[in-house]
Amino acid sequence: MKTDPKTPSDLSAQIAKAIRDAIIEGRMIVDERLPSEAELASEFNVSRPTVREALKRLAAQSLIRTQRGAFGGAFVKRLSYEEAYGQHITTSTLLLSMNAVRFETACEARYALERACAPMAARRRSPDHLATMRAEIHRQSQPGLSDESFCASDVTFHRALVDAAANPVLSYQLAGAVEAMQPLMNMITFTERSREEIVGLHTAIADAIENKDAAAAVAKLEALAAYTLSLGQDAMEKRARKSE
Amino acid sequence: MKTDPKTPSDLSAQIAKAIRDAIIEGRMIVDERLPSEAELASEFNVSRPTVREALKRLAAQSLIRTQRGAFGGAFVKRLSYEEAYGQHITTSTLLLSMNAVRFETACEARYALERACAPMAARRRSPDHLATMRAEIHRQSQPGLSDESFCASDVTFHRALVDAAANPVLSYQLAGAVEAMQPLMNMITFTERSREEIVGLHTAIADAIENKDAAAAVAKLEALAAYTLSLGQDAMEKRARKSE
DNA sequence: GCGCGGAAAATGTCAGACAATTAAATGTAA
DNA sequence: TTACATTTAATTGTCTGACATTTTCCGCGC
Repeated sequence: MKTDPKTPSDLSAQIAKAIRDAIIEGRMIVDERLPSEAELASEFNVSRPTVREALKRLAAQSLIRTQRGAFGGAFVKRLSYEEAYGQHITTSTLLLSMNAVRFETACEARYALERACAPMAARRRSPDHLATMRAEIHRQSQPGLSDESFCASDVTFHRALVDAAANPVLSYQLAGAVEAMQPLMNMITFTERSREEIVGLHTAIADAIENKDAAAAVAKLEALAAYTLSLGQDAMEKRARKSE
Repeated sequence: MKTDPKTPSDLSAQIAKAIRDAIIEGRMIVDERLPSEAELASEFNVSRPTVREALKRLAAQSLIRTQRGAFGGAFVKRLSYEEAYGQHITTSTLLLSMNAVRFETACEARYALERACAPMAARRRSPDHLATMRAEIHRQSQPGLSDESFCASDVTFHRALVDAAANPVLSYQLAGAVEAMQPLMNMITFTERSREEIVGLHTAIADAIENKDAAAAVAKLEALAAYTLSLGQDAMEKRARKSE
């Protein structure tokens, strides 16, 4: 009989879980110092290297930070938005690339979520976000831009759109959806014609957001979703034919 | 001068980053075996414990799995939806609890995203998802249910709603938003009156989804969002007064 | 009062050893 | 020949002990 998956045979995993639970359940607060490695070792009846492996696991999840020197040690870390973004994006990207997620599925999810932001973005957009969107549109119009740079600019544009909703939790949740699409988008070859189309839609979206016209923004996002989908399907088809 | 943040002074962090990048960039594919700990140690010119710390970091992110015994070792792991869910939920929950996110902000984000799912859920809902929603509604109507159980059932109901959209990427993205709200919701005391109201809205949502009436589903979700917001604000106010 | 240097405490790293586990190879008997 | 038991080798898991490095604190001399 296999033991409960909640109690892995790895000592370092067990210890990491115990500490992680303490942090999640609020038994340890931000900036609180954990016992030293030696103390933890004797507390859990294991050796110091084992404790260290557990601490490294927690550090990998940004749950703790460590500080060397006297009165150093491991401290519960305040999870910053920035780090949470990074972790979320990494996980999302890997999830998509390792599970053969269809372009359609990822595209549908991304634009559905983005459309949810549009009305709020229209209400609250700041000059800053508008400026970023306009700047990226301009970049996308430059001839000679590589497909990869075009995609990167596309991501920046859409993140500005999301950030314009002025809800950091929303931005965090959307970051994964938008960024993780990039590898899939990178498979597309953007012709001059398709760039023109996309830039046109981006401009329409920026205009709608500037005019606080939520309905128009949503409509244009829908059009962009449909167009992106068709581009992606073309690209996937070509890849399939080529690999035959 | 501090060194580039991309090259931390921690050897184990550096090594973890090198391997992580190889996986993310596709230089190592799923189920590929990493060199043994001893080989990695000599490759990176560090000791085995240091390599092990690096591997534990990767294991914490579900990037690798390890297997003991002959022909065992560390293997690139296919990131499953289940694990990605778990990581996303953990990160989201901590982000909210550690950054004093306002109830309004989290609530707004959650319901905005859920509304985005509603039309797709209405189109694609399966009998299974409908049954789950109905079952949770029934549970929520039971008298004597604790506030915590009520919240847990609420989460299950909403996850069924999201899953009904039949887009696993969307489900993954939403999992964080829905689950991370639970600790905040748990601060609310649900009176008999408010439970009645919520159950009524849940029923209306389930009905709308069953009838494939996207507009009605969105409208009812909006009403639920507004009501939840008012409940939350009341609860926050009470807490504030109490702590004075 | 102020700077300076050493002591102390903690993490970071290393080396070597042994235990535990597992798959493959080998041997053995029906 | 095949099926089964045994050995063996490779690899991770864990421990012990040591030293290096970093950082703070405290006392000392000026």
